[in-house]
Amino acid sequence: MPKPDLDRIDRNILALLQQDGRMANSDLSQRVGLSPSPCLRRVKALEETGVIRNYVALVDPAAVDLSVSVFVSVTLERQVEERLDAFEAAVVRWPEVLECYLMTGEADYLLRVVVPDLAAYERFLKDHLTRVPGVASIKSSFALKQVRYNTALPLGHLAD
Amino acid sequence: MPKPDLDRIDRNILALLQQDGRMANSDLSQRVGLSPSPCLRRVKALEETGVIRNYVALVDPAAVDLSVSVFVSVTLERQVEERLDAFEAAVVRWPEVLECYLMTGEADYLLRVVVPDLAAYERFLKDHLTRVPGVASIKSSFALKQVRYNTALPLGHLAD
DNA sequence: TCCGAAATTGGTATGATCTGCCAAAATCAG
DNA sequence: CTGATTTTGGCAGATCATACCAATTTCGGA
Repeated sequence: MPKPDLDRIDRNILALLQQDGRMANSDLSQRVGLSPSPCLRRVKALEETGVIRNYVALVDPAAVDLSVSVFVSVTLERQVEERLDAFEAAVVRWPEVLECYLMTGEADYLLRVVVPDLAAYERFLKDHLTRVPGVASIKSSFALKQVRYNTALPLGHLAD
Repeated sequence: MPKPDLDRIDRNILALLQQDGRMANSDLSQRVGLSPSPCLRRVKALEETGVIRNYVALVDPAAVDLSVSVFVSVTLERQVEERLDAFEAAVVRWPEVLECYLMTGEADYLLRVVVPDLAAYERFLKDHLTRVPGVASIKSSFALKQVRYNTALPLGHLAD
C-alpha cells in the first residue's frame, strides 16, 4: 500500500473531508479549485492508497447512554513480545475499548473504555480485562467531562 | 435539541453508519429492513436531533506524518471555575489537541496531542501549553504505537 | 373490543450527484 | 525544443437523494 507524496490540493481535500466526510464531490472540487472529475479521482486515489482509512458517522455518546469514559493504565507482568501480542489481540475484540496505545514509561498500555455506567465498567474489568493472562496492574481514571473530541488531524500547519 | 428514544432500527442505523458513514441509503435501508424512504427520514431525524453529530473521513496519521501521540496530564493551580473555563477555551483553539478530558483524581485534565515529532511537541509545550495562566504541572507520556483507534460507540450490547 | 387520530411506512417522480470514458492541456525529461 | 507522461476538463449514462402522497400500522380513549 504505497502512500505517495501529497501536494497542496490533496492535503486540502483531506482537511475538508475530515470536517465533512459527506461533502458532495461537486462542492469539494470547487473549494479546492478543481473540476469535479480530477477531484473525484484524487479522492479515490487517497482511499485506495489508504490515506483515507474510512468514513464514519460520529454519534453523541449521551444520546445512546454511553457517556462514561474510563482511562485504564495496564501493566503486564513481563514485556515479552508474546504477551504483548496476546493482550493486543484481546483488546481489539472488545468493542468498549475505543482506543489503545502502547506507552513509554512504567505503564505498558493506555486504554480508553466507553461504558454506560460504573456498573458496566466493573463488569468489563471482572469479565474481560482481569481475565487476560499476564496483566499485572490496572489503574483506572474516570473522565468527568469530554472537553474536546476531534478526529481531524491537524493538517493546517503543513500547508505549503 | 431533544433526543427522543431510539428503537432497534435507529440503533441499527447508527451502528452501520458508524462503520461506513458513506453507505448509500438504498443499502442502508435494506440492511435495517426498511424501504429507502422511511430509512432516509430516520437518518435525517438522527442528524437534526444531534444524535449523529457529523460525518468525517478518518485519515491515516502516518500518511500525513502525524504519528506521534502524546498524552499530557495537566494540573491547574486551583480548580476555580474561571480557571477551568479559560483552560478549556485555550484547548479548543489548538488543533493539535485531538482529545481533552476533565478527570477525577490528582490530574485535572488529560489531553491527547498529535504532532509530527518530538521537536513539534516541544514547540507546542513552549509556545502554547506553558503559556496558559494557572497551569501548575505537566506530565507527558508518549505512545509508541496506536494499537486501536475506533470511533464507533459500542451499541451492540443494547440491542433489544 | 371498537373507533379515530396520529405516526410511520412504501412508492413514485424529479432533480442532483456520481462514475467512466475521451480529448485537451499542462508538466517534465531528454 | 520535442516527445512522452501525467493531469485536467467536459460529456453521457447510471445511480442516488429528495419531496411529495396514499396506504398501513400504532396507540389511546370510549
